Amino acid sequence: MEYNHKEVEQRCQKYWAENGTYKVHEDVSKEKFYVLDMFPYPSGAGLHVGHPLGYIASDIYARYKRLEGYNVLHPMGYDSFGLPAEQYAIQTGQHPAVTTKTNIEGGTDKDGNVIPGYRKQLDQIGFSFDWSREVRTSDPSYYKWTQWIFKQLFNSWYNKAEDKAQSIDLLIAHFEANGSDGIKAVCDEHDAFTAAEWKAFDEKKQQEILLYYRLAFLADSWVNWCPALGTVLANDEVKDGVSERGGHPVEQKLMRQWSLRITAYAGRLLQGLDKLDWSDALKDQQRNWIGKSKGASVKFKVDGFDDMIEVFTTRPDTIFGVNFMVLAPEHELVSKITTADCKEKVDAYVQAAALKSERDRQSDVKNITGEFTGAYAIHPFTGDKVQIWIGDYVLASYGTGAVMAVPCGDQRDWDFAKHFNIEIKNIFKDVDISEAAYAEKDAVITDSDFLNDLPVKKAIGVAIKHIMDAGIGVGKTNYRLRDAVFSRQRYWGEPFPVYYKDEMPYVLEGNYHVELPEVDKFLPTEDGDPPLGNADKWSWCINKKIVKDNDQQNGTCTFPLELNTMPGWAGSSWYFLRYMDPCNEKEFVAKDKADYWGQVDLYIGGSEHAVGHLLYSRFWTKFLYDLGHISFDEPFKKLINQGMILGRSSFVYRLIPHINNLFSVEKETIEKAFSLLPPVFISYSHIERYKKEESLTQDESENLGKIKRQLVELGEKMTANVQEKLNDFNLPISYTIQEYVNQLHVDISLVQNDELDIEGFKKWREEYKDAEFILEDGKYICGHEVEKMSKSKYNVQTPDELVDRFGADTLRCYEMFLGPLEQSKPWDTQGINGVSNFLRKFWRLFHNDELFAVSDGEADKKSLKTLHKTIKKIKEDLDRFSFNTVVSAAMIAVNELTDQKCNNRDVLEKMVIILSPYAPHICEELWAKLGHKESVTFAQFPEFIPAHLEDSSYAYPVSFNGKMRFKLELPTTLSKEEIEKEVMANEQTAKYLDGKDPKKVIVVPKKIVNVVM
RNA sequence: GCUCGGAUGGUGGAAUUGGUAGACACGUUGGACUUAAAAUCCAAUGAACAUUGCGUUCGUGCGGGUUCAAGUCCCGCUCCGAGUACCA
Repeated sequence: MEYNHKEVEQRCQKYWAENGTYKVHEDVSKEKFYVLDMFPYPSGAGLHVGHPLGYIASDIYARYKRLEGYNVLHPMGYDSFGLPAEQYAIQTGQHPAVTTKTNIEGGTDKDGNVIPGYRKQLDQIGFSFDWSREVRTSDPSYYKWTQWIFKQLFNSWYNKAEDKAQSIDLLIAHFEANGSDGIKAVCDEHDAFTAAEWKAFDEKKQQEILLYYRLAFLADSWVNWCPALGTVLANDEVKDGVSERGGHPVEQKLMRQWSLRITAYAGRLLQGLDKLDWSDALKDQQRNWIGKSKGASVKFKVDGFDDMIEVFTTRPDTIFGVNFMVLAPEHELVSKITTADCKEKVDAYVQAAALKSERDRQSDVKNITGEFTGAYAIHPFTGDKVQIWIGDYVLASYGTGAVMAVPCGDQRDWDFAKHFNIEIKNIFKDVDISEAAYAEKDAVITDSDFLNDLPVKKAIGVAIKHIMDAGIGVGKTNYRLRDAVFSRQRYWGEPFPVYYKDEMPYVLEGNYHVELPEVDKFLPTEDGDPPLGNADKWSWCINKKIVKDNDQQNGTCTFPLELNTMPGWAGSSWYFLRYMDPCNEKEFVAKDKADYWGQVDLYIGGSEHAVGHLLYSRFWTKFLYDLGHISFDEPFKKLINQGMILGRSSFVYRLIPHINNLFSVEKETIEKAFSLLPPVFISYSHIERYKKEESLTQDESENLGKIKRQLVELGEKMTANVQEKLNDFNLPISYTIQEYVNQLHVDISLVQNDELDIEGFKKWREEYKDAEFILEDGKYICGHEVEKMSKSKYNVQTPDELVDRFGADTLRCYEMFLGPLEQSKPWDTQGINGVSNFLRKFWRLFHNDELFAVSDGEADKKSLKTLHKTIKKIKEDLDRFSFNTVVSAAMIAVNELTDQKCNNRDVLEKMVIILSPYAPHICEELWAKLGHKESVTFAQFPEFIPAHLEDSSYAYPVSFNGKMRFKLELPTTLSKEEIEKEVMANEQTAKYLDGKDPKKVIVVPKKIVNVVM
């Protein structure tokens, strides 16, 4: 009986669904294992073959761990707040909640397009997700807990003394008892106050101060404003100065926004990386993003003012090399200290810098610009006056927005000094700085008072000591990491559980949360408020019941609500916790459940989340840990980034007709004439040949000549065909290959082995219905290129087609067989037959002609060897996440068992178990046929018995000077000396020795023999 | 520029601690079955030379080195990919 994948897969999937096979419960008697995928944003386009790659790997691993006896949590859900649904809503008026539901559950969109639905697409691949634990971030029962976490952040501050977050109440108690004295916190700067003063402050003032401490806080900050999207963006949502989504320009804008004080966790986020089993590349990305640098902060007094300019430097040892200071154009002191005669130029410069977008500023890096403010700073040790400049190579958002410029030791300062002809002071002994700055740390300092003759590394410490003694600064660690902007001016996101009283923010108390209100339109209001400003009816909810209407007209609530929503990463920062206890209405997760499931043991997803999602969820995890809600402070123990699957695009080459004596004809006439001509296509090979015309063989060049003649004929024919219509034109239209070729994407479903389905192509597009083709051997061969999969490139391969043709098991095995999981690779269906054959061959092992037939009794020795070799290999490979080599090993096993004509029950039954993670359907079916009532899911992974692999002899490769010459079968019981003797006695050895004496014979038992001559 | 990866047949890739390079699969070629095609099965398949068989030489991006032995380790380079970029 041939394997019928459709029937079997349907039956298995029904069985699993009906029996709740993959439903999992907390069970303290079993060890847990948590396998997680990064949950998808449910887009209308549905899945292509790249999406399930990681899910397949994680599913295989989850199934493998179940076979090993673990209680496996393997959930799935949707990151369902997001931009595309909102943008679709703006265009069509369709509520994002509706689109989102359709995209998940299937249906049709407003234009009547059929949406397959994520769930259906996932189900047909046979994943072992526990769907009873599904979460959707846009579901009120989920996001009320996202709001709850926000409230915790709002009500917390970071205590540096204890290096953890604590309740804001502790801080208030401290203020009441001691004022601001004795508090070590991560906070914004403010004036000190006593307990008495604190008590005397009115509520607004108190709230204002608390806001400086809260981990979720409102502040005026420079943000990435994207006018096209009408919203601010986080740093990781901006790439190359444009928005990551849509590629719109981004500018810097000072706005009052919610931020999360992630910088408080910078040190712990950095240290935490050491104990994680993540790739070095990924850890490095996070390290770079956090960007720790050690140095000192130093204050320079501004001459004639009381103000100090604070700078951060990693090279305090070069303090005597300071030639000038540079402030960022946005620096707050600029307008104050600029002298009257410099004012005009400085103002112009500041204004120009403000107008420049981030991208322009970046692309302008090579252009050195700046202005002298006319002001001077006093060098703290020499008392010298140094010029204060402004320049946009100094960034407002890093450090203090000001630098002490040391041209001899920093290339940027050097360039700046050269450009403005500022004299450069050299404080390095025997170092030439006439061509470039000397940034290496192996010099000796000179001309620097107390630092003289010290090597750089020592001088750094000494300099910091002097700076501290002088009271002008401290040793300091600086981070590149910024606080995370948490407001978005959008509709389709979590609303904040925040209202305003006296312009100060307050969070809703207790279990209250805010449901996303209905709006008429999803655009900003006329006053420029975010889309939520359009809502006139709001609901505060508790336990799904509406308890308050924020209806200002009727006076039930007099406080305005926050109109921003949270960013996309809010909901995804903690979803892995909700899976542990998805229906809990009292808590975001019950402590005992969080304790049982603990960290995610294996997390698989794309590397595009390296510094966004993965950093934010680490931050939230540490925060929740600080407050004692969970007992672990890192969310993801082991992480694998699956590579991208690229598409293989196909191309056709359309010839553009041209006219030789253009000047005699009007453009319009030409266009009209051309529009009447049917399109003409030439093959990829024609172009290839044309490109290398010079170096063609005689045959090829004859061929090319033939094609050229064909083209001329075709040109004449075309012209003749349309002559009637063109009538008066009488244009000398012709076709040649040169330069007049348009490369066009063609739908890959019309192409097989690079050959175009011409009839299908003509039907594909109305404009191609009369197309002409220049064929070769009766075929039209398309060109191809490897690109990202996308609808517009017509190179999207959906899993649905492949499941239909080959079955889910084949798709699963094939995606793994393609290559290492982490590697990017082009999709190519050509190899899928091999995998399909393998599964059918496996099926045939259990069948004799039409009938299921396995034999009982003792297994053949050879078969046992094959089996145990395979058990060992597959276990080892899975343990090191080498998913591709497992398929090879399984193929070898099936090939060998087929050769052995093995149909032994014991052997085959074990094969079913070890293959079931890869091919769950076929294995479930065979498992049932073998007479089992329970699902193969809970079988036991067979034990590897080494005895089956032991051989009485081994074929030694015998090499001479490292070159393998022949093999010699010898008993494994022989000692080194005996092996050497046997080898030397062999007649072939004599041949290769060729009369020479061996200098040495190396014998590695059960490995190799090497004769050195 | 910096950081991190990577480079192995016509193709995807394998070789886990230095020990038979090219497993497994695709593709290609030849053959069997068939009226024919598809499917299936069998054989060959790194390159060059030699072919009467045995075979010989070269071969893991390039140049050196360590070693009895290097795809694997060390030094220097080339190219490709990813991330990041005036971070003081």
